[in-house]
Amino acid sequence: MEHTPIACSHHDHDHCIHDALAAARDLCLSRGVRLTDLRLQVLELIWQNHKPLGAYTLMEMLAKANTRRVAPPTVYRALDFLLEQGLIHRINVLNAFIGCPSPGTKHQSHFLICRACGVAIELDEPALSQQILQVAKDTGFTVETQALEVSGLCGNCAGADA
Amino acid sequence: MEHTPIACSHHDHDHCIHDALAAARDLCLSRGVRLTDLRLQVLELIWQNHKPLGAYTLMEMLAKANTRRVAPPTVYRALDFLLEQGLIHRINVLNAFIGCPSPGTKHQSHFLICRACGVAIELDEPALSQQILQVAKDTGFTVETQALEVSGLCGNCAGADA
DNA sequence: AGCCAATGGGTTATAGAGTAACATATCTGA
DNA sequence: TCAGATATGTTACTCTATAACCCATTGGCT
Ligand SMILES: [Zn+2]
Ligand SMILES: [Zn+2]
Ligand SMILES: [Zn+2]
Ligand SMILES: [Zn+2]
Repeated sequence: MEHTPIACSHHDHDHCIHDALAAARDLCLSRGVRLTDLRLQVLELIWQNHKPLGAYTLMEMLAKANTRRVAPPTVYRALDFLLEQGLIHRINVLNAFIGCPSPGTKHQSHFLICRACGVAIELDEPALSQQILQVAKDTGFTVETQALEVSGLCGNCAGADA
Repeated sequence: MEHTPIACSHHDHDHCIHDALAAARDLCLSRGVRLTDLRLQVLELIWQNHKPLGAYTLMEMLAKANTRRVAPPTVYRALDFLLEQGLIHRINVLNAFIGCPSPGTKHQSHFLICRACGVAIELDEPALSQQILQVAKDTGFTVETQALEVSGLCGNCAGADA
């Protein structure tokens, strides 16, 4: 049974953004950490769509939105915070960042990344995390983080080829 | 049943190097591509140990070995060739490169990376590749490459803590 | 041999990604 | 309101990677 992920379907993306920001506010409140204007703004920019954004792209967007220059450390600090809180993930193969649709629940960073449209689909497959853990355990390895980055074509883009 | 990977055991590493270079020569010969002196030298440097090396580290090593300056494009072109031929893998999370112990057989890039000693252990678990393929297929995604980078502590380093 | 096209490598300059160090501002609790 | 902690601004720099152009080497081909 094949199911099309949200990121690849037509959907009310304002809803995605709203949910993500609300979840972020709740989480930060409950954890006693500060979701400042800047951090919120960066998170909102990242959620503009389901495609990972680079730090320097975000810098430009920030500069445009705030009509003044923004230096790298500013955006990197905000990104570090969002990463620590699990509100975003880093896509290593792209040097880019994407919003997490389910922060709050601890999970690994598993993504399908379309090279055509740029969409990154976060997987939610505990069985996969488990199997990776098991394989690591069999070699005596203690896992701290997992990063699975699968590249290829999403359903929409693969279809467009045919 | 737990089995310690070669990279984490005492072993005759000259044997690793020798095998890797021999396999590279065979592969390139059979494919009709040229394993030039430079490419061979870079591959040999990468195989100095089981830890991923950055391009700029390799540049320094090349400069020292050849007693003359080596510019980035030189080493990146060699790395690109070795990547295309499947003789090395790129570790995205480290911006670094490591030799592949089984080039020739097509497989995905699955690694356990020790943050303490720097060793990267390549996994050979077709079942894992298969499961990832299946998960992707279920969402209508066409896989081209997989990159699994698991970070943590290898058996030696985890033991050293306790 | 002499030539040609293709491939590989040298060189310079620049783009892209990330951090160190220090100054300033803003919050928070006593 | 004051002090300490946290957050942001600013400058300068490091590390990673690529573009563009030129020259050298290779390996057929006549
Ligand atoms: Zn997530
Ligand atoms: Zn796509
Ligand atoms: Zn391999
Ligand atoms: Zn280790």
